Amino acid sequence: MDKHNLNNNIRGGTPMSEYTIPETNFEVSDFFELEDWIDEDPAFVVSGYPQNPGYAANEVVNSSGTRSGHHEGDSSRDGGSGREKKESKEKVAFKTKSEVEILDDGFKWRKYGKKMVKNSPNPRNYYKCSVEGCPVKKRVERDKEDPRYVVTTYEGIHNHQGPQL
DNA sequence: CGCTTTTGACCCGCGC
DNA sequence: GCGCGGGTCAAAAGCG
Repeated sequence: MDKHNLNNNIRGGTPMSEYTIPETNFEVSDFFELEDWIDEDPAFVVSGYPQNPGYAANEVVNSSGTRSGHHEGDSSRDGGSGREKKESKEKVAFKTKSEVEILDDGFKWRKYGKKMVKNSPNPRNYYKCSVEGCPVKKRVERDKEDPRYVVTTYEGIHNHQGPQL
């Protein structure tokens, strides 16, 4: 982990005392390019980050038109040896323009895997909510064509509504 | 001390 | 039937 490598990591890894966003410049008009999946939670609407000093308020709205075109990954896997039930709650893919892939959204995330995509020299990072009972998963992948772009995919709904309370 | 992180291995689903 | 890809977990180590 290189918290002090690029710049002061906001996440802090553990004891996050304060948020220090060095050069995490975002551009709201740059990210909106994703795929939302609302299964049975119409009340779920991401309206900007909780409290990010450096993050611009994003706005993800569920497209009721459904994505009809290309379906790559499937969300029908519980993973491993049937630990939890397989429930595709919702999937939100974020395309943010930043250099730091560790975009802190106010929640605590524990990295649980790194995989290399054959189609891209960029590894895929898998994050999971540290909160017990939070089936929320976060997938972070760099853009193959635009390394300065990061694709963050959120999956699941937090058990504890309070982000970093 | 706690928690996180890291690599490897393992497993499953699907495709052909 | 087998293979591949993708995804996840496990253990260990390091750091705050």
